[in-house]
Amino acid sequence: MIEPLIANMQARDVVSSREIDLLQSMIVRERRFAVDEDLVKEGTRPIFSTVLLDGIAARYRVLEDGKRQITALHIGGDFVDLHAFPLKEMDHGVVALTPCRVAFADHSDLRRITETEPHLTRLLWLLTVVDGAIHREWIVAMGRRSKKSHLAHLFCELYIRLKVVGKAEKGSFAFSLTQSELADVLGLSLVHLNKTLGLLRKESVLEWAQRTITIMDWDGLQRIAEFEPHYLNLHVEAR
Amino acid sequence: MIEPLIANMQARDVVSSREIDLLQSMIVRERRFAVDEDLVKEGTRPIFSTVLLDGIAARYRVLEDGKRQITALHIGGDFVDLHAFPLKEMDHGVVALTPCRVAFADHSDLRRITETEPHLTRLLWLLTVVDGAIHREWIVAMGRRSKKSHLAHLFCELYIRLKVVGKAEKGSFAFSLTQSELADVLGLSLVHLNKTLGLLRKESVLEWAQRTITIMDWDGLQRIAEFEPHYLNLHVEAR
DNA sequence: CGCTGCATTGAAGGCGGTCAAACTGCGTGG
DNA sequence: CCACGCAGTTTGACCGCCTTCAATGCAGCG
Repeated sequence: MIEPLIANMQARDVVSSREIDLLQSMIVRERRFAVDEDLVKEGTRPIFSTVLLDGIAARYRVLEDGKRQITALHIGGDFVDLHAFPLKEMDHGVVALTPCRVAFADHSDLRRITETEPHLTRLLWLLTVVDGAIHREWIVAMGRRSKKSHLAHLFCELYIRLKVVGKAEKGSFAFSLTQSELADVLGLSLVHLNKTLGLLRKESVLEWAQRTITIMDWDGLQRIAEFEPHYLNLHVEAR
Repeated sequence: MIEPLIANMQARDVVSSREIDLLQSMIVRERRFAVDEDLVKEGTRPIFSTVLLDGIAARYRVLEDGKRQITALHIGGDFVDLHAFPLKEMDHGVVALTPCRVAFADHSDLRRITETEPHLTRLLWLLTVVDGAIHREWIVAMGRRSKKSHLAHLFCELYIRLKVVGKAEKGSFAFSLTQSELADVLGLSLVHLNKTLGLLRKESVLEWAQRTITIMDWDGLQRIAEFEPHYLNLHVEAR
């Protein structure tokens, strides 16, 4: 059931079968969320953390004037709120952008892991710092890249992350967000997002139809994005 | 010596004197860095993590066209690269923006802590997820706030963080960055940063002279920033 | 068949970028 | 001591990207 999470970990370190069993036994109570439902609400104090198994979810904050900024996109195999285990309280919400299937890990079990499983603890810690690395990459993209490059960079990142957990085909992946949601990721207006998307389409690096992204020219996309997957830390080593 | 780090932890949980002693014994080899020196270089594989004791440092990345984006600002009491303990390799550089005094914690010692000190491990983990929370707040500011609000937000955050570690006076703090460096924080051009700063000065919420920020109207600044310190997680609880 | 949510396009205006020049404070060397 | 240079700050002008407002197109669905 939690294969994508295991894949995420195994892309970065060796995980023993004992550790896998431990995780399996701990991550339970599968549940589904509909589009626009909150997986986790801002301001709450979760007593469990949520693993996304399938679908796309977003961390977000809404400002006083109603503007929304998405701070992270999550796909199958991601813990959407593991950081709430040390943090205790959610400083943002997590919403389902597509139908989502999830499972839960009680914080009491996570705590036990920190007491008896140092290596697994470091792996969980690793997952949260990879989140941080992605945040930093987004900051760089927002601050210093052109909008076209930023958008291309996002698609590169998503494609690579989806491939790791086996949820991307050769050069394409399901992506049923609205352009308005994508605009909230980039911090753009809907109108301008649409025009920026038009630039990528015009250069034939990418198509987006039937809720599916098809990358037609990976090298071109990567060049536009100046994409360097290094920050995703996709190499196995002893952590 | 590492008082500011302890202060950072004690603002968020009870730390036993035994744990403090452990940290004291582990964080050693004090060193100084001059302005513009790299505390940590991008692409390296550090075998120790760096605690900033005094001064201001920045995590940054430089793009191909030479543009720089600062992704985090660090002050006394911050680990500037604790995330490199699970991550192993630096995906960005860390530079001294003022003269910096630091000390080091060997990764081998950190690893031993994960094996024998679950509570201290969770505290260290906490520090890295607070970094993540700050990253998210920056993403929100970059994407959806006005530049004036973003700048005000940054000063609010810095003031609160500096107060926690005892490095801010009543309503003022030492801040000897250049405007060009601040522009790299906000993702703005130098010229426009200067004009945005002018807006805050004109509203008399803030002065910046002799390398010192003086907040003249905290409520006004906070209102402009829509600043909510919640994300800094400054409340003691059992982690 | 018409409704509804989403995508697309156009037009107008302002924010923020780049280029350029002047100004300030400070340290240094003649 | 003063002139100079340098680094950083400030201001102005121009232009283009991005926002907002508005209208139209389009596809799925009750």
